[in-house]
Amino acid sequence: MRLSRYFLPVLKETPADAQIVSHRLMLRAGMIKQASAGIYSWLPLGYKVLRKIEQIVHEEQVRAGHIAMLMPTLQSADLWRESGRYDDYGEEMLRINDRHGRDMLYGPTNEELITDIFRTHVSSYKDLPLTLYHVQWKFRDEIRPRFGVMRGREFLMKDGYNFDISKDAALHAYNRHLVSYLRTYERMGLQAIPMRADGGPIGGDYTHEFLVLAETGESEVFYDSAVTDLTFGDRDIDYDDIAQCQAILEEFTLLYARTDETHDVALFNEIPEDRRRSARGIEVGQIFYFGTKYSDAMDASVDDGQGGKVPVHMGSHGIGVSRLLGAIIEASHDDKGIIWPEGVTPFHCGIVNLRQGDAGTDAACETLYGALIARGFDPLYDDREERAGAKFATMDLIGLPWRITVGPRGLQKGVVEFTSRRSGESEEMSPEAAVDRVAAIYGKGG
RNA sequence: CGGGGCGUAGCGCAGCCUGGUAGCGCAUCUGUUUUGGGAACAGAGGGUCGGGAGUUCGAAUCUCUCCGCCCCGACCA
Repeated sequence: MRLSRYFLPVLKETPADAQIVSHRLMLRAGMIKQASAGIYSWLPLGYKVLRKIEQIVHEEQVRAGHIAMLMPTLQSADLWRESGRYDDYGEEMLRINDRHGRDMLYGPTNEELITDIFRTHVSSYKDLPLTLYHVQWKFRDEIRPRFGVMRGREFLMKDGYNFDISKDAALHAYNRHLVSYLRTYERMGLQAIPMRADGGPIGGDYTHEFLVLAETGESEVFYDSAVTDLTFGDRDIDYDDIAQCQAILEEFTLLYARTDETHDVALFNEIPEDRRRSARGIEVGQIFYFGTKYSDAMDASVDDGQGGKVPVHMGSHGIGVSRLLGAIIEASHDDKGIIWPEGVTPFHCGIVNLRQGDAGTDAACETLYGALIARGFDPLYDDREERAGAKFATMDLIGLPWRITVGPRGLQKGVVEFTSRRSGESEEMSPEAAVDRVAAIYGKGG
C-alpha cells in the first residue's frame, strides 16, 4: 500500500478522553474512531489488525478440529426464556422490539442459539463429539464502558461450543481448547496465563480465564512467577490425543495462578515467598465446562446407543478478538507508539522514501516495493512529500516491526537501512538483501 | 445508578467568574524556500460556542431543562 493513497488519519495530539495507552495509541494511529460510548468504527489500519487476529483465531480453531459457522447478532427472546436467562441476564442485555412488537435482543453470547441448532439437527451419539464456533459481534450494555476497545459495549468475540456424550469427553474438549488457546495467543506475541476463575452468569465449575499481565488490566491476579517461564513454542499437537492435551493442561495450570475471584491466600502462601506475585491482568479469553445446564433446560439430548437418551455435556469458550488489539498494544509499545508483533502487524514492513521526488530514490523505492509485493508481502510505502522526521514518527506510531529506509546517501553506496522497531537498531544492506531479510523474518510467501 | 468533571474549528485548548456579537496552537489549503528524526516564512479557508427555553437592548458568558462524553465506584470477553 502506498501511504499517499491510504486512509491513515494519524493524530499528533492525544485525544483528551483516552486514558490508557492502548486507547490513546489506537486513536492516534488512526485505527479506530469512537461512534458512541463503547462503540467504535474500525478505520482501515485497525480493521486490518482486527482481521489478522481473527484469522489466527480461525486457523487455530480449525487446527484443533473445530468447525466454523456464523450465527446472527439479533436473536429472538423466546430461546432465552426457555433457558431462563432472559430474566437472569439483566440490564446488560440490549433488548429491542421489532415492528410487530416481538421481543428481540442483541446477542451477548450464543449458548441458546447453538443449543437450538444442535437439538434440531443432532440426535445420535454417533454425531459426537462436535465443536462449533463462530466469530461474531456481541453487545453487552456495560454500565460503564471505558478503555477503548478493551471494554467496549460492542465487541468482536470468538465463541465456541462443544457437545459431548459424557463428562469425560467434554473435559477432553475443555483441555483441547486450553491447548489451542495457548497456541493462539502465542502466535499473537502474547503471553496469556490460564488462571482458575469464577463461572459468572455463563455458569460452570470448570473454568479458566486467560490473562495478559499489564498494569492497566482490570483484574487483580495472583500467581507463582514460575508460570511466566512457561512457553508453548512450536509443539506438534495431536488434538485427539487425550493424554497429551491433559498433560499440557497440567503443565500450564499446576502452578498457582488465580484471579481475585478465586484467590486462596492459604494456597498462595505455600508458594516460596520470592516467587509470589500479585499484579494486574487483562482477560482475553475464558473456557468453561458447564455440564448439562443448557441441554437440560432446552432438552438437547442424543440417543446413547443403548435405547436411552442422555443430555449432552457442553462447554463454551470465548476469545475477545477486538479486546486483543488493546491487550497487544498494552503489552507491546514504547513512548513513540505501538510495536506490533510480527504475527499481527498490519503491514509486514514500512518503506520510507527520504527524498520523494528525487528520480533515483523514487526508482529505488518502487523497485523495492514491487519486489516485496512480488514475493507475497504487504509493505506500506511512505511515498508522501514529507520530511524524514514526520515519516519516521508516523512509522514509529503505527508500529510496523520493520522499516526499510531509502535515501540518496545510502543509494550512493548501494545500500538501504533495515531497522527494527523494537530495538531501534539499523543495519545497512543492499535492497535485494532487505527483501531477503523480510522473507527470512516472515517465512517465504508472506 | 451514586459521586466528580467536561461539551467553543478536524485535534488540543483559552475566553465564562465581572454579558457587548469568538480567539490561540496543531492540522488543512495556496505560494516560496526547504528535505537523513514531527521545517521556515507569507497568505487563506473553516465555528448556528451540544440542543431547546428563559432573563436582557444585547448571551459562548447568567438561569432552567434536555442530550452527549469522560473519570472514580459497583458489573463484565
